[in-house]
Amino acid sequence: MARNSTAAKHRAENGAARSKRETILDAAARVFLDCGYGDASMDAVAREAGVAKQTIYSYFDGKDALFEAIVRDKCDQLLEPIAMPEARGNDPETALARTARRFLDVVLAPEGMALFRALVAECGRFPNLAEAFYRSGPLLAAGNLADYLAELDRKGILKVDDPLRAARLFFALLRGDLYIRRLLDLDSEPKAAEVERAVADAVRVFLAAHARS
Amino acid sequence: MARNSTAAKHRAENGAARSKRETILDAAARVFLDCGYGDASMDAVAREAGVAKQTIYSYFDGKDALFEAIVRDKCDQLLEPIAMPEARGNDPETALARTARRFLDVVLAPEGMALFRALVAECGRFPNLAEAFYRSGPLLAAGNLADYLAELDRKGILKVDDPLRAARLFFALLRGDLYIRRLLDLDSEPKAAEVERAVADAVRVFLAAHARS
DNA sequence: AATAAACTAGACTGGACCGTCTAGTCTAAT
DNA sequence: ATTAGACTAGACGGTCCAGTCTAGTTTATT
Repeated sequence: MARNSTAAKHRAENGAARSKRETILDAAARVFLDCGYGDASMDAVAREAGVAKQTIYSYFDGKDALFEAIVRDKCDQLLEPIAMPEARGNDPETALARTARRFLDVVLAPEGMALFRALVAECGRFPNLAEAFYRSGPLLAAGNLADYLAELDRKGILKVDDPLRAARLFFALLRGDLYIRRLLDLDSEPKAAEVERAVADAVRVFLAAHARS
Repeated sequence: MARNSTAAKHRAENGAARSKRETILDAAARVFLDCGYGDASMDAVAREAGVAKQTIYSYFDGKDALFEAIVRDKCDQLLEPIAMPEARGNDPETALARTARRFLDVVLAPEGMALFRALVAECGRFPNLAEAFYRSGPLLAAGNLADYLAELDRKGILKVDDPLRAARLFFALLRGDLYIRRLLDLDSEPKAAEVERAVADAVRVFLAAHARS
């Protein structure tokens, strides 16, 4: 632990260190998200990173800490496009479709699926990680959409009584059956046309349910 | 393996054997679904079943086979109520709500969640299990509902262009945000009132989307 | 050039666990 | 009572792995 802090601190200001730390983080992400926490070995991470095992332990406290680090890292970088609110035109169909596309592109991609699978598998061991993921992903996305839906309701364009519930339902529609099949690894990443169909379906149903009058 | 068949066959006709095999199966289900495949140990299963480890190996070929057996077992027994088509009155709202309630009661229950979590975690190791689960669960349920929706469409009660897609969307609506939160173990089993609200939301949105005229 | 810290390669410890084996007990049928 | 097969308790070999340790090499700063 003394060694940890010396190594980490010394290299923290140095540019090369960032790159080494990130080399480890990237390799760890590949290994962990590929094999899952249990089947990933620290030796495999070291090999993948092209680094001695000891070096990993000088940057991270252990397997748990490394896993936490890569998950939080991936959360931030994957969920960033989802977290950002969509440009809000007054045409709900276009705005919803854009939000939907961005959402599906992220969550159905191999990395998004692998992250979620790892979290589901290890939610017992790392409950705080699951919570953090949920907050920075699905919850934030629903919150943003809810704001937009509330605006549409105020303007009388749609009828949305409970914006947050409605937003959640929209994302649920969006995941549809595809998400289950992807979770079980029964499908590979869907083609753009499939995504487009899912988006269109969700938008159509959602708008029908919240039409004015 | 010689011992396997002798033990299994001899006890197959004997009533006591069924009970012993099932004792092991039950214990294994508890251990595997609780810890996950990787963290479950054969010793723990033996302890839980109150049985010698050798006895397990006389009924099952190994850890993999035991896991497969308990998963297929649980699939059959858990998904049975989902697989059965709902009594089809001509009142779509009631029929949909009943189907929905039955579905959520099963999939949101601790056992249903644990089974699905285990399958998601191990879908790489046991792809055929994931496939079998999907077919005997979500796919069958959607197929049954699709038949009913097609009937409603023929009778002019609802407008359903693609019954199977519509059925899948209905179940997607139903899972909603609750399912994600349950997968990540952020919520415990929902109270009846919560389920009822989810059912009502899904039915309302679905009917709005498929209203005649 | 000297020195200190970072890094590497690989050996090693301790523990977990799968699957097998041994030795002995219990049960039931002949 | 004898005998065969089911079962138990526990030891054991082999493997894998997290985390530590050693010894030697590289890098960078002074």
